[in-house]
Amino acid sequence: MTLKDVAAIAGVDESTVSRVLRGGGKVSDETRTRIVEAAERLDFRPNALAQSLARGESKVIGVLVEDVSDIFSALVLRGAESVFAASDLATLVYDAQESPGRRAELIRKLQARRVDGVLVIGRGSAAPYTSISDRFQVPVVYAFGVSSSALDTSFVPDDFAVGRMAGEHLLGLGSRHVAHITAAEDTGAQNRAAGLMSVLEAAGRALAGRPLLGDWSARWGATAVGQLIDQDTPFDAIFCGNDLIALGAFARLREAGLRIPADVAVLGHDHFVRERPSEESKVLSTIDPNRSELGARAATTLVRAMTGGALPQGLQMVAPTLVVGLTTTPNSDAQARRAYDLLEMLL
Amino acid sequence: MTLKDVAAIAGVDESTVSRVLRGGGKVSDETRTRIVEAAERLDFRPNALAQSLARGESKVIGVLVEDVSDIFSALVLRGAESVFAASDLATLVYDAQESPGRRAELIRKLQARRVDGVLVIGRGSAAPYTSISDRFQVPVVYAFGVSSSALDTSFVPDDFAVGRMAGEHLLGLGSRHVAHITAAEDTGAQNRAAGLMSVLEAAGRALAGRPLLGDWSARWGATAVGQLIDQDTPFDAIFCGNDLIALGAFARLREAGLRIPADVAVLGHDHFVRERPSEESKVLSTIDPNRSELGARAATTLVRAMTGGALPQGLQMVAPTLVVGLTTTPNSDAQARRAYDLLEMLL
DNA sequence: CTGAAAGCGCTTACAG
DNA sequence: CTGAAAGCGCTTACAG
Repeated sequence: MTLKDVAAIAGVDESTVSRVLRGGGKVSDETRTRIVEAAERLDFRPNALAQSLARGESKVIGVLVEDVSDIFSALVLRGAESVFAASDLATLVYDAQESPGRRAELIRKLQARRVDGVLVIGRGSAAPYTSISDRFQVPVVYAFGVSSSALDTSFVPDDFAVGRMAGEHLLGLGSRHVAHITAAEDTGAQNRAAGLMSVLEAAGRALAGRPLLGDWSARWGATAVGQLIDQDTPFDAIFCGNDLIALGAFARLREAGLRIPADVAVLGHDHFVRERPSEESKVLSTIDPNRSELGARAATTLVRAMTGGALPQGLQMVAPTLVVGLTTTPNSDAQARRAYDLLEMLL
Repeated sequence: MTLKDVAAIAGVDESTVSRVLRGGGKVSDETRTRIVEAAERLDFRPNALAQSLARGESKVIGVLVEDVSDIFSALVLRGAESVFAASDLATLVYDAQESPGRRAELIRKLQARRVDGVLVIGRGSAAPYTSISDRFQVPVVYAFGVSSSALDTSFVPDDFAVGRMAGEHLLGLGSRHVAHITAAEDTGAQNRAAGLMSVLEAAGRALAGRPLLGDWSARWGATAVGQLIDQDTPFDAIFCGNDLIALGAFARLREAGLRIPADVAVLGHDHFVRERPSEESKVLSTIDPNRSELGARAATTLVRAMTGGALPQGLQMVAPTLVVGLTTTPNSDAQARRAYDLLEMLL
């Protein structure tokens, strides 16, 4: 099934068919309809490979991801793919499996495939991603990971804004002693802490104790709450670095007989636990870093650059969204009791 | 950077360069080295698009997925991609976003791209996936979802084997009254239940009560355990349809003062909660349906079919793996106490 | 408005 | 062993 077949049926030259199907050129309405009908009759689908070769553009984006099965990376990918598909671009996905060797190999494959643009999906705020932009003559955009080169375009969650948002929300609730439980050695975590601090300071308040630095587990959330209690640190709100920590903190607070949020408000981060829409009310309050949107924005920027637009240099921040649940909503005892049943918290 | 450039430098014809680079043909060692050197000097990468056109094969696999950001689908994708990459095949990913309209559109795109094979990643054991095999002249394989046509090749977790494995493991522990908590209206869940029953029957035992059918939440796990207790159903082991249910069941059992596994052994399914390797021992026992392996096997079969192999018809079952944790390991009190701390279970 | 021709960058019989 | 030629299925100036 080729242009030639359609041309034969319509009784015209291949070039005319091409013109019509690509939507351009001066062609009489009569021959146009004849051609369109023939194409439809044959269910003709132009060979994208041949088109790419002839036009010098593949209409393919290469996506280099460190681990597609990482849930956050998959969210970024989904956001990006949907933008690419809408721009009639195909998405070639290569998983580097976090191996430098594979990464190098995949770069060569992307080059051979003549991709029109490259999207790198990193590993969040782990170490910077060694820039690969100079290996390509097409635009490269980094998402959910920071390129090692400041000249590159890297889309990342606005962690500082997350921290600010947390602080504002908790202070808005009337909290006076906000504690912070998070993990160490992570740029994102540090930025969130800084954002939180900036809001507290501006309001003339200090953090309850020092930031408690552990790992990303629920267990650490619980342990940290235990520390706050043991040390008699006064606190009436906790901003947790992720939702797991928040769940652990929540459990430990309940164990200690504290009411949430009456005694202590709890706010997480990640929007990892997607509660069912059927639930009457969301339980855990959290901040969503909008990872799918991040992927979509990175993709949009890449597409724009491919059509002549300039790439904005440096970090591109994606704003977070507050997802309010019962853990930061003053509520009736009955409502709280129902919602906070130990089992509920597990979702 | 084309064949012509390499040929000019090496002082030979393009066709000779092509022969050498593709690794075949009788070429003198001397010219061969000359060509290889020239290619390396130019860092020549043959245009895959041109190769595809000339050879009539794209070396591209089209992957149609219902939702890439679904964690299970992402695992399947990862397994498949790694096989494709190893076979020097590129992976084109299209997300149908669970919309029939988009699905139809994407099929046309895959056709236009002249993919050499299609892998459909479904939504587990939800409704069958309407077969799209007759829309392609290249092999189509379904993974993590069953095609509506029995003539197609569909790779699915062997849920019956999961049930059997659960039964054998629990009976092996000496359990005499195995309960089953799972969700309704799901073929996979039904098969797991059937597998469990078959083992119990063969051992001359009956299920403790009827299968408890709810949803996939931890809350349901807890509620169901409450029902077992309230109804005075004797039970000393529970096989849960997924890990969330198992967590909820676990919490409720602890609340009731029951020892795990001394009084009640708990076994989950999914291997959803990946505990850190650094933990001395895994807490929750579970059964892993091996979704990445499923993706890899589906991919391997597809690749084989593309090179002339026959496609096996019907359901292809992927065997599960037992992941033993403390919830089914008879252990010392000290060990159990440490491991079963309420917080641990959240991990 | 339409056709003939050249070209995109490879591959692969076919000669020699 | 190596080169010249035709072809893969399109696109796009260039004529007319």
